[in-house]
Amino acid sequence: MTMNNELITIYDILYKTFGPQKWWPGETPFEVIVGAILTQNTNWTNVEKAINNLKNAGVLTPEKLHALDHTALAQLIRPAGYFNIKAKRLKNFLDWFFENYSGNLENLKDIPTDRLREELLSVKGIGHETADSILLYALNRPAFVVDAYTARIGTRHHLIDECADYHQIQETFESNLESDIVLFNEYHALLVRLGKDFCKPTPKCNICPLNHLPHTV
DNA sequence: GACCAGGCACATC
DNA sequence: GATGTGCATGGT
Repeated sequence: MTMNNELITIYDILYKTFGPQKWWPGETPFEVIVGAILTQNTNWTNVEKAINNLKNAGVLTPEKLHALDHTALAQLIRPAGYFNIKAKRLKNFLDWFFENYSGNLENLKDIPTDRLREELLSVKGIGHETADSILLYALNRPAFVVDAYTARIGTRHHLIDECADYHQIQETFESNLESDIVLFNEYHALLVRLGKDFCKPTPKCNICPLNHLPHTV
């Protein structure tokens, strides 16, 4: 089986098993961006609590969030963990956003995806996964998001080399799949679902839906 | 109580 | 360049 066909087969199995995941869970693109930063190394349920705090405080807009001082912001996002560092990271993003694009997402629409990625990566606190999550799920750009689940599943099922870095893993998916925003959206979400439900750090994958594939471990 | 969760930057060697 | 560490809450 070619890598191309194998990746599509896996996608089909996951989609049939789990159905559409309806990502990203957020009401607006700006909320998606905030969630992408808050969910770094953190359970999503904790992020939801933090986002609800921001909503209840009426500050989940670029302007309001940018105007908030560090201590107030940190307290509101406390449930998401790492609240001091994440408050700084949100501020760093907002500083960049207002200095360069007037805090208006409309002003990003003519910027090429690769340049946008570079600019996002230049913001302290936004790494590869967060940048690509923002590109795909907030800005509707075709970027395949790689995270801990993608790496773990990819390694266990021999889709990628054990020591592959972010770019290599991303290339494996992007060069073997059609560059389709809807596909990238659903595929990453399905990998997260598989990771949460089956592909745990300590492998107990005997009921994993991918187990009958020739390359599975 | 240990382990894990949709990372990232920075220090040190 | 590789490896280690701090950041922190909340669920299982």
